[in-house]
Amino acid sequence: MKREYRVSIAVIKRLPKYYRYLGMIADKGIIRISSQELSNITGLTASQIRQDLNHFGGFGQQGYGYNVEELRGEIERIIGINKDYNAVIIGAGNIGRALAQYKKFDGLGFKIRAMFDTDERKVGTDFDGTPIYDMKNLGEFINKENVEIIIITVPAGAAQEIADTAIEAGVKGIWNFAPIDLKVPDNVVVENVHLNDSLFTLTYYINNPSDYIPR
Amino acid sequence: MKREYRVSIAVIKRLPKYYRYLGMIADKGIIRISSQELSNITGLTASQIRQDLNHFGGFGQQGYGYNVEELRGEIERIIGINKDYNAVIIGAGNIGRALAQYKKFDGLGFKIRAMFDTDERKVGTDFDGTPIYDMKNLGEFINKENVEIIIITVPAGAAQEIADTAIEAGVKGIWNFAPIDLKVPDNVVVENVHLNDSLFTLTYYINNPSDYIPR
DNA sequence: TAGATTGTTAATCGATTAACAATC
DNA sequence: TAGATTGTTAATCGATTAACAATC
Repeated sequence: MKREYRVSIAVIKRLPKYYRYLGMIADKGIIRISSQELSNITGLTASQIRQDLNHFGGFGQQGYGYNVEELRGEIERIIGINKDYNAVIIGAGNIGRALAQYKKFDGLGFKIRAMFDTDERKVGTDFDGTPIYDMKNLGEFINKENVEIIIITVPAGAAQEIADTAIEAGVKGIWNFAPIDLKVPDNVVVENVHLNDSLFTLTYYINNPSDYIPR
Repeated sequence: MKREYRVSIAVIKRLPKYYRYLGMIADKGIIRISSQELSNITGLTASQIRQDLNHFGGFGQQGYGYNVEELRGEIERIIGINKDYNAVIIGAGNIGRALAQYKKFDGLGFKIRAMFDTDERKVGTDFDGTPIYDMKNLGEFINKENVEIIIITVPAGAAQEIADTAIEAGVKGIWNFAPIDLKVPDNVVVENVHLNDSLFTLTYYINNPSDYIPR
């Protein structure tokens, strides 16, 4: 997909939502849908939906609307979940283990190849079928196994060094659960899950409900 | 805090970031900081920082800047983490248990009073010190124990009904990990942690790095 | 007082919404 | 063909950035 401009983060963040609703709609056996009907379901405006989709191509048909399955397939391809990714989890703590056990990621094409930890009692063991290796072998493993995604679930203090090692070894994307803004080169992308920040947003709105707009 | 207008979500989402950096700066023993220095550290513009803060009050002083500890305290108060919250976790699965074990939330004032599940083998047991109760007693517990926050970690299909029960019982905020957009009345706020959506954002940018702008 | 830096207004930029011609 | 609905341009709205007077 060649484009002359940059698609904004706002648009990208709506793509998973479209994908989710289109899956539900397809499951109901609905074949076609208009931007207006999608608007009714998602709460977004019909105009915004058409604008968003047209960043990536003209998937609809005048007078008809969009074919549900086809549009869902297109979005799947745009998001990039029509293929598999090799991933490893860094940190075999609470969150790391929860993500390792969350089997749905596997079905979506995210293959958790290993976990890495510094704790000697964990290293060498298996957790729910996923091997736990020594952190010092991280770079080597990424390199050899073509790992594209690392999932960082270690404390903030350890995250940047791990990121540096992984990037050096060729990782393309970092799903970062550590409460820190990682410094990465241009060709590496970071998606943060800052749970503390999310919880703070919740408390702000609990105390200031008049500022809240449902999303 | 009385205001004539609504503070935008963009501003609110930056408050935890200010709070995080101010904590780091205070830990270094730094007493005062200018918006320009904060800009250098956070990557936000000095102008934006001053605009953001002035939504809530004039915390700085011309010719001086901001007192680090004082500003941090103000943001703590604005976010609403200067007090405790009673919370319960719904769903004693992987994510629910990981959150229950994550002791840092307790230090931040989020008191996990119980977990709720429908699985009879789990009900009546303790997990890492947190009791697991039967889902059908959720409303009663919320009511009696003044629970303000519920943390939903059940599958999408069960989430709306749980939300309805909890809201009926008086819950104010929902931290929602289920991949669904909950319908709630005006006086209840929802903060979503949609892990799938987050992961999809990552894969989009892995495949389209030229659209990526570090955040 | 002179210098520094805020608080705040004005200008710019970008995203959303509205409108409608194109077309199935 | 007539009706429906997209794709796309134009208008509006809101957020960010720039500028500078106020003031410590």
